[in-house]
Amino acid sequence: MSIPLPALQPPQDEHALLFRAQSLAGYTLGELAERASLAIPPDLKREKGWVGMLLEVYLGASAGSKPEQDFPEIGVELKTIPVDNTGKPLETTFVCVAPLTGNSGVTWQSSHVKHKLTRVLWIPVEGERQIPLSVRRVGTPLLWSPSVEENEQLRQDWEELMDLIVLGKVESITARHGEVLQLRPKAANNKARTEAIGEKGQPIMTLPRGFYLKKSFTRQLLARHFLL
DNA sequence: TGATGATCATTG
DNA sequence: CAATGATCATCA
Repeated sequence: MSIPLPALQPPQDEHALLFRAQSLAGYTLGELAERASLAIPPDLKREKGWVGMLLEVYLGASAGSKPEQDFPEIGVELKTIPVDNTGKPLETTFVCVAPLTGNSGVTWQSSHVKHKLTRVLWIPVEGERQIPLSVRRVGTPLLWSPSVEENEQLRQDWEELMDLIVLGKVESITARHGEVLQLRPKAANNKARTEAIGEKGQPIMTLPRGFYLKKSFTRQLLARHFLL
């Protein structure tokens, strides 16, 4: 078994993508980084997206910042997820930035959250900080779509949060709102500002927010695949 | 010790 | 500034 090569082209279909992801399972981040000629940071304090970018290289995802899925041709979003030694998520999962204005007419069905989560390739990666980055191993990938129940949970939380945003109550929302989907800051620092709707319906400038999946939700969807 | 709120790098 | 990739680090 030799270390896979970075992909030169995006995969042509889901199966090709999954096959390629499966070929990465068991390798360490150090092995993959070396083969891709990428420098390994000492830790992730200053390069929090490094693991995700590394796997994008191997899977042929189009790089750069696009508000699109990672594999638009085949409608799949890639998410790496840090897990502990039992496979449980160590962090919440960022989904997308929350639109705080211009939401008239937006429904769950037409939302960015729904779109991004329609089809996701989850790749668990050892994430415990005691393990040096270079020897953390890539896990078995999971190609997932929300079950009926999961979709319903997501829709309910999304609608509750969007209602508050549209009604000018964004600044009263905390991460405790929502059962599986939560709204949290998503910014360079707490001085960042973006436009939103105020209490009286007037424009205000507030901290940018993003939608995140809670750990309990991702833990169960991983379990649904690996234990059942 | 876990979750919330804060933060980091990079690109256009 | 906003989008991508997320994890950090403080506090209850």
